[in-house]
Amino acid sequence: MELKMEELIKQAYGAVFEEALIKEIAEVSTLVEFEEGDKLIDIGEYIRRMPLLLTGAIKILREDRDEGDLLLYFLEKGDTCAMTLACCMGDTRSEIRAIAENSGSLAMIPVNKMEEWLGKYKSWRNFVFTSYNKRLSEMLNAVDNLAFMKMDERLLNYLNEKAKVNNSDIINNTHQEIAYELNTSRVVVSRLLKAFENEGKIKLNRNNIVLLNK
Amino acid sequence: MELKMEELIKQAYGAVFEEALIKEIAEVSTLVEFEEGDKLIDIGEYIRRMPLLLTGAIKILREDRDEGDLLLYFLEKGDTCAMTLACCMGDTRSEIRAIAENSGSLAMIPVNKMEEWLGKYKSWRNFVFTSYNKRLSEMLNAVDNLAFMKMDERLLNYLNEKAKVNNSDIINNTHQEIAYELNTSRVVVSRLLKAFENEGKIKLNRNNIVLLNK
DNA sequence: ATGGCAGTGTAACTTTTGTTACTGCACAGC
DNA sequence: GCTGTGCAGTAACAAAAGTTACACTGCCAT
Repeated sequence: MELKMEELIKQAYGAVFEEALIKEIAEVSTLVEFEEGDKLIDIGEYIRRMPLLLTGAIKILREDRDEGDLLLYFLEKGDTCAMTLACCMGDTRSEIRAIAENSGSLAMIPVNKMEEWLGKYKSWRNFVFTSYNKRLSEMLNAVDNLAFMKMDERLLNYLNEKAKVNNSDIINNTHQEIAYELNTSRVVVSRLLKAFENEGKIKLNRNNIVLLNK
Repeated sequence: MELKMEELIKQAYGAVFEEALIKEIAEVSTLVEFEEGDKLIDIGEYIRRMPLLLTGAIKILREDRDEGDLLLYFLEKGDTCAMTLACCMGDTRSEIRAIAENSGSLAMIPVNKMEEWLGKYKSWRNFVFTSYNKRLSEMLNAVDNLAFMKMDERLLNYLNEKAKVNNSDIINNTHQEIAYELNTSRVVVSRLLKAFENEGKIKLNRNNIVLLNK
């Protein structure tokens, strides 16, 4: 088990962490495996352990005041969630919801260790800063989408992102689910998708959408 | 000059930094004074020194692809720009524009010092993390505004924010300027402002808007 | 096979936002 | 005083997005 853990960490983080740090992580962290749709973090929760994503993908959502969500971005192998990081360090509640996009695994690290390593390992410090920067960058991207793009372009971006993180040109979602993550209505999504199909960009089936001519 | 510098820093950061660190900052940093409207950072620029805001307020803007901007948030006394921080550390170009909202002053710190202090001062490390967290939080707020609010609510928020950072219920901006920062058109802003006036929320004058009954 | 249901297609309408165009007003500079 | 210019008010229209309503179609369970 410990050995398998070390292997998993090396596969996702071998390029960023030094050998000694990987060993330490393997020692103190616990492995969490998850399935598609699992709710990993919810809004308002306290977070006591920092997650390092080993395999799979996670979607990060922001909640509407009345109802509905909004997809902010995806996390993939080698990512951590800076929002979570913020919560750990600041001892505050989570501002976002994290849901497994597909199955995968996490290494969970106790908060005290992550602070200790900040002093001890330069590679860890770099990683933490890089994570923050990536997340700020993703947030800027989310803002750009919302502020400067119309729904058709947002939807197209969404489909492409989804295809990328799932490594497949077939998107297994209902129009309702897509509408939910873009914070719009099912009718609008159906309408735009149908237009895309007429333009030859996609093929619509029941419960799935196929991206064409990439 | 050096003494004045130390005083200024103490006024803005006395509660967060230890004495020795404040002394070091005063030694190595240069003072920059700015006036309303000064462009402090532009998109695409490299940033070689980290700014600590001592007095005044700065607005942070994101640029539209074709034209126009969008106000992301304001910085005030005791803030630093995590975006800038990201650029310093990552040695990348600025993703945002920073413009003085009113007159004020900055302490500019060489990048190598800010890295050195990360190891040396716990209070500095805390400050850097807190800054990142604050900025992520502001970005979430910007996303909420864009995703979940209609223009009337966004405009009202804008007016209140503006009043807060300028410490005055009188907003000295043209409708055109407001439209620019909300990434909409002048006509829309005029329309909504007129409606607010009819509701008794504001009083419209030439070149300024007065917030009523707070 | 039949009934129920989730998922999708689509029409018709409303609301919100953006656009164009024109008017009038205040003030600065002559 | 006149005039140009920047700012604000408003109408009329267009585009985008949201809403309501209903029809159709596979598919599952009985």
